Amino acid sequence: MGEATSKKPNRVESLYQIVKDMTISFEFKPGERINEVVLAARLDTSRTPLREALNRLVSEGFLTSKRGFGFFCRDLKPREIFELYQFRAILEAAAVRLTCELATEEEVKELENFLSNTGPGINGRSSEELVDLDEHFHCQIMKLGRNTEMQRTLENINARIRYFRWVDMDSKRKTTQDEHKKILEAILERDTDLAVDRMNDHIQRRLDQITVAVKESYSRIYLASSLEDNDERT
Amino acid sequence: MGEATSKKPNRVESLYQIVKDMTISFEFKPGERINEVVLAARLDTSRTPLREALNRLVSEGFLTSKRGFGFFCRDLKPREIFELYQFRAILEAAAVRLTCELATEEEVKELENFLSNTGPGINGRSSEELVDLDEHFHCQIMKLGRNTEMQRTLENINARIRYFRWVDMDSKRKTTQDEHKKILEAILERDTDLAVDRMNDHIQRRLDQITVAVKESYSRIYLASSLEDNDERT
DNA sequence: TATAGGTATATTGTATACAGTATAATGTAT
DNA sequence: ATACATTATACTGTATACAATATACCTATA
Repeated sequence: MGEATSKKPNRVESLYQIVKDMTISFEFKPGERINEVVLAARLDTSRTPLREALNRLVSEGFLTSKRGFGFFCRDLKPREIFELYQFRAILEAAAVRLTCELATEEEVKELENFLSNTGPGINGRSSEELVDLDEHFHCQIMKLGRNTEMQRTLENINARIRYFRWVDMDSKRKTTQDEHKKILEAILERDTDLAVDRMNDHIQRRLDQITVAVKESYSRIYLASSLEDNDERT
Repeated sequence: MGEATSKKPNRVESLYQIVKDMTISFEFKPGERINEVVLAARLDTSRTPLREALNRLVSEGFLTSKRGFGFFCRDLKPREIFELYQFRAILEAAAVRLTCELATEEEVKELENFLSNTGPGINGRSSEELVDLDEHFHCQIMKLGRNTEMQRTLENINARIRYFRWVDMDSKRKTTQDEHKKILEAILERDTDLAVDRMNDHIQRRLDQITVAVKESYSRIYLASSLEDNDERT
């Protein structure tokens, strides 16, 4: 009965989570080489469990590895971001179809409540929060579809493109909210085809803006990291 | 200019591949605990790179890990197999849609040739070979869809359910061939909706038989491994 | 000054060592 | 003989050690 819960959390697991968060928030620049010794010291551990975590992140597409050179932050090219968005669209369309067929009345009502509660007062929220809310809505639909494997994949994809979703969020917050409501309406009426169509449109609209968004995002990332560099040199 | 190509292959990578193949062919029984010392010795390496490979396989759903107990061969429950099949169906439907829209005439022709060449003389082939051919046809369609991320996911899923596809292959070889031809016809005519429908039907037919197939498969696995056990005791 | 070569340093890849924990074996009491 | 407690063994989780290789630095030369 010493600390918190007697079940102590897996070291590799927690390192995995920490480094994953670091890549999501672009604490590593795209393509940047990861120094294991430095990172291990910073995370107060040794290279062995750290490397195990890094290997997991390679499998999940957050990092790459090259024999003799170690691990690198993944450098997503516009083409790859397009593919991830496309994949996401397909998953979400499938999810909404499954939800129409499988979700209980209560589950859908709950989702409706979530939309109402988070809908009105969006004015004071940051882009991060808005992306969180947006992502939560979509993930919830996937959950109602009752396929944990697809859920896992969608979460992986979302994590990998999260940064790029910030970009056009500011300008789109009202539209997003309306579109979410329309999708939910269709689900409530169990109109599968309509719900799928609306979901497709909803995501397609973003897909069209990706090329622009990606460029903006990259300039942000490089701006942010060059500022950091200046700090370090001071 | 010593061996093959001077670029020596990654150790972790090759261990990953070997152990992955072992799990696919059920050299570990479902749920079986993996002894790192024994396996490392058998693969002529140390535990460090082996554990890195095992961690990758955890991320990809081939193994599980439990703090203090190590790694285990994944034990797929019928529900999970159903989910993987369902996911596969969605991916393949999306793939055939993309193929209709994006594949060149030559690419489709090539696929037609493959079907013709592998079609007629199937009588002398083993289940393994038939599954390989079946999988190749489907993966090829995915490739023509030009989304490497979806390709990667489909390959992962296929690997995880490959064993279960053997089961009903013997009885279905003729049907499969015919259905493949019908799908290809629709692609050639660029009739997206028809192609998608046919693909869905094609996979759905399997999905319906899964419950039976899974039971058969598991008895096979346990039969095979109990025979091995007897051998060892002799 | 720019380039090339060679040496020193840093970093990765793998093996081994060691501590903590789970599992198996042994012995004891009922 | 069975159940329980105790000890011994095996195995995992993590740190460290060491060899091989890549990178950085420095010097010599054109």
